[in-house]
Amino acid sequence: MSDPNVRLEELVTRLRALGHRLTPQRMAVLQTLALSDSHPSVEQIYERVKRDFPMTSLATVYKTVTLLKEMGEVLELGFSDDSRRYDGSKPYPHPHLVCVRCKEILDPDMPSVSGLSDRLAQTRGYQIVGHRLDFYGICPCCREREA
Amino acid sequence: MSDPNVRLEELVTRLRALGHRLTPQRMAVLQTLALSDSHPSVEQIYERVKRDFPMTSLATVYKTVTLLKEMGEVLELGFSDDSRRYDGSKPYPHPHLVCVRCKEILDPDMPSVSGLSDRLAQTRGYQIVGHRLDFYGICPCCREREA
DNA sequence: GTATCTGCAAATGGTTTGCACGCTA
DNA sequence: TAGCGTGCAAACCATTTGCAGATAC
Repeated sequence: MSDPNVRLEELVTRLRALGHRLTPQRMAVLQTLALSDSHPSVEQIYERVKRDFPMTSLATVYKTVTLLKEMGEVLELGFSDDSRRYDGSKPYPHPHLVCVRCKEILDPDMPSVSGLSDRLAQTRGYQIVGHRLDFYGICPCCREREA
Repeated sequence: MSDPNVRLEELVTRLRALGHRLTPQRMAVLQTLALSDSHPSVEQIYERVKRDFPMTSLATVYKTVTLLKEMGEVLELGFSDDSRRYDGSKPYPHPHLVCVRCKEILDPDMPSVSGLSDRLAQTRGYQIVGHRLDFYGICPCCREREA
């Protein structure tokens, strides 16, 4: 994992490079995304941002997250139950380990599957642009609670 | 790929085994799910079903798909753009190859990742209950069209 | 015969949008 | 000062739900 503060600087620089303005609300969203390792939801980002800027609106959080998503600086993880979580630290495809009970999301160390991507490109003629690998399970904490 | 008609029989049997009634509308949904290899959306299932039963409602299709999902007989694939596709042929985790242009979904032959599941169970203490592996790309057809 | 299923229409709820005002650069 | 960004509230829209009538078994 790279330094979260370095990542924050990077996000600020790239926003500015594209001519976007850096408002306090945006800065707070960037901080939450860059400094959190917990793959927050929009609602969670909103709650965190409101601590510093109580009059921030949910719509603004949505707009900022959407902007970052379009810039490719945030990875969106949509799930079957309609929930969406965001990763601003590593905005490129990587495996996730999801607890189906408490919804915690971890980034496990794991061999990459990019070799499989290459194989698909060859055998199917697809130009691969991304992938997603999720493991769903019950975390030790929830297993104990249920025992 | 197993025989779609065998799969259809299987679905019918399992529905009945749980005491559910087999209405014409349900039968048409089962057929669409079992006999299609194209991972249809609810809307697509609805269009197909209406050919045989024009007065079928969208709500009924939703209810039947939800029932099958709860029975574990249909795999739901939700995507970031809010679209959802369903697989009634192989309702267990398996890799998908998705064209980001035309939304076609294929089941590529591919080594399984269950070995990685086992490893996560050991290293992280998770009880793994499922996984998802998707590759996103541009299919040969769409690549040619764009060239 | 009766409990389940269907169709309709209304409700739901996360996300998006339109607009007038405010603030960054 | 020129626009971009914000906050508010309304709009959106796929999906779910409630209910009265229809139907599988």
